[in-house]
Amino acid sequence: MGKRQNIRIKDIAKMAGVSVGTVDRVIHERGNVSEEAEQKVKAVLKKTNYSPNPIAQSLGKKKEYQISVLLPHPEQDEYWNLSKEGVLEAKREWESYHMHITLDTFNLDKPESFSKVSAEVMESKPDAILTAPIFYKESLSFYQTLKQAAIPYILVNTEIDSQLNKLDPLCIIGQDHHQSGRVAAELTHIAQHEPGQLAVMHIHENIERSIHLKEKEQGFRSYFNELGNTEFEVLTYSFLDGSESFESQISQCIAANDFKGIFVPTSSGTYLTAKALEKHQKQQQTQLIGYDLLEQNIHYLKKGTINFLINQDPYHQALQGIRYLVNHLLLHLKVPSSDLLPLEIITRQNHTSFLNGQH
Amino acid sequence: MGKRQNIRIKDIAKMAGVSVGTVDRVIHERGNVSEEAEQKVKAVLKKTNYSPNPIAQSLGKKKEYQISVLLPHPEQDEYWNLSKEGVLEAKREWESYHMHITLDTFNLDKPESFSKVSAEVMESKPDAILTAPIFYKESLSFYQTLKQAAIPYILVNTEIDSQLNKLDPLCIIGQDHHQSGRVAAELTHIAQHEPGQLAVMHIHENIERSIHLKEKEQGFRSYFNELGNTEFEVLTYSFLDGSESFESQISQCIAANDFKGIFVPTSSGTYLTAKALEKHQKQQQTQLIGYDLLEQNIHYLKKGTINFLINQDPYHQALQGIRYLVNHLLLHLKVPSSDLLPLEIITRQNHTSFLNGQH
DNA sequence: TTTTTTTGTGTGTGCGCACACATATCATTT
DNA sequence: AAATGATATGTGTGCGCACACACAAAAAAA
Repeated sequence: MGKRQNIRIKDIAKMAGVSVGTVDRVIHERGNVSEEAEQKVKAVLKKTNYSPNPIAQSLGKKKEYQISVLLPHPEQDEYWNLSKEGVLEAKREWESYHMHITLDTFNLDKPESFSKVSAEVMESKPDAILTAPIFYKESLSFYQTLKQAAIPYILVNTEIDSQLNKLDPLCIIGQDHHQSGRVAAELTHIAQHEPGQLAVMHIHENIERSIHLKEKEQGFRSYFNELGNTEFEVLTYSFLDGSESFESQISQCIAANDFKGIFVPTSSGTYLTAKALEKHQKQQQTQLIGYDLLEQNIHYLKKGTINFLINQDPYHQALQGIRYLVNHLLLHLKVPSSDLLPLEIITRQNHTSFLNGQH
Repeated sequence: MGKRQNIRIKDIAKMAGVSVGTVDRVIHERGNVSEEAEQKVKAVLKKTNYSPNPIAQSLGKKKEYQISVLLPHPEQDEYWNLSKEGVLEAKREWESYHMHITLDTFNLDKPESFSKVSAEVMESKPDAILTAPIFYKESLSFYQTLKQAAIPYILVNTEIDSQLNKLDPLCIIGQDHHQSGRVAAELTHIAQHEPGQLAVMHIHENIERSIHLKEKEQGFRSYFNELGNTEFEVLTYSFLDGSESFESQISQCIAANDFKGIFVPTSSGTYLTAKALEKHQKQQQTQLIGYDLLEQNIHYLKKGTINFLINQDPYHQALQGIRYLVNHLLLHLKVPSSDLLPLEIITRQNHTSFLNGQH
């Protein structure tokens, strides 16, 4: 091994027969470099596989970076509160590295709220952005703006999507929703030994997100289809927040049917369904699978009303997203174009191990 | 918010009415500071809640750190090969930060091999050590030495243990084995609907590790005991590598019984059992739960012979352990005295999501 | 008291890079 | 031919800290 002395700009300069200033100009594309010198430096750079010492880089740098995070109001849905915690952690992590991380939030139910806040965010001339595509149309137009302004952005809570890819985000962080539905189906199947009806319940305030929910449903169905299965009938229900509250709609549906299992693709829908099951005392006969370690979900998981949760780990999504942005801005490291997080299965027996600290 | 100008040593010096040299001496306890000056500086330090800029700290430092990793031969057991990968990743991560990370390996079956290699490691005067307690007696004596030499060390693959704690390791990384057994029991229980026999199979080369295996077994049993369950009979088998090979011992046992489910607390024992189940064509009637994402385990998981794996994530354990050591040595950050990793449940449908990159 | 030793304190340099600034070279214009 | 501008290149300083060194003050020994 020995002393693997890292190559410095000084060394590059010597090898290329120019000064450090010229090397610096080539590296940062500041211009005013002769064609000849540029070629020489670039050749040496490539040959030595040079990468700047990020430590010194950060030390010497004057620039202050502004990273704006744009997510739904944390108090509207606990899911987004977990994201917020991830943002705060990232903020602490990068505080002393010239990184200013600010969180702006919008109303999950109002597209115009998103438009308003996103415009405000642009005002502050951010160097990078972390956000989640909630309102499809408004989001696309926002990303278009970002692309034109050449502001790198990362999306969390996202499925890979050709429309989005055209607006080249720096990275897309999320889970494979289709596969996620398959995991739910698998878990349902494992516990079921008698034929019967299974329900997929879409419970969501926001019609725009229904694409993701449909993906999960399709994954769920595809699993049973592949089994060539006729024992289980999969029924789909959609509940929207309208004249009648979620609670009463779910309650009626559960009262009227005897499902063997229910799959709820939304995190907040999960505990609402658990509540309804208990109300009709069907928590024993009906298996419930939902999403995420929300406080209320954990409550029902402990009691056994919820059998499995799939963890989408919003905390980690936000934290990781910001880390990628810093890698990009500060260290010029390569960031993957997508990062699919593991599909973590949470049960009564293992949920605490996911809560001790954030791994 | 505004420009949160960080406090520098220079500022501390000015506030305390001394020079930066004196502040430095107080911070690093280099001595030769008058009682009076020391008190003044310490007061300011406390008042300002000063923490050094880790970037500049690392830049200015001359010292080269040596971190020695001491683990079983990676080719002896794929589990330890995964650990090795984590070490290599950590090595890459810290290469340019004055951190020299070296891996030394010993024979999993030979205590004297551990003693020999651990002595060699000490020769190289490491600044910190990462290792795993395999041979109880030899390990304790090694840790005793480390404690006396005041060399910080971190243990992976470890259960919290009062004996170990007396030899105060910097951190213990592992899983809650008891709870891990409970998760296995829970998963078994979910899929079982008819009474029958369940087997816990201890398959291990190394008698010393049996304490951990016992913990898992006890967790497994405690779950069923709490159910007040009489439907399931839990039987324990222990196989040691002796005159007869593992394969034939397992094979005989499986041929002679009709288990509803088998729980194998060792990672390499898992695929051996899967192999035996297939040999006797009992993979349908017998549920199998084991440990870790070994290549062979994944193979049988895909086929459905293995139903669940619990991931102990040796890769992450090693990587995280080294990160902690660096935090300790370089940044003087606080390291938790123990870190229990989540009990990840792996199934046929979600295993790929754990393999795309290392999260 | 003077000399030596011990103890306390301040200054200066370098880590590898970014960036402002000074300087050199060459092509245009007057 | 001199003056001006445009382009190219080199030099120097600072980021915040660690650490070596020079030096001053106090204490101990002569």
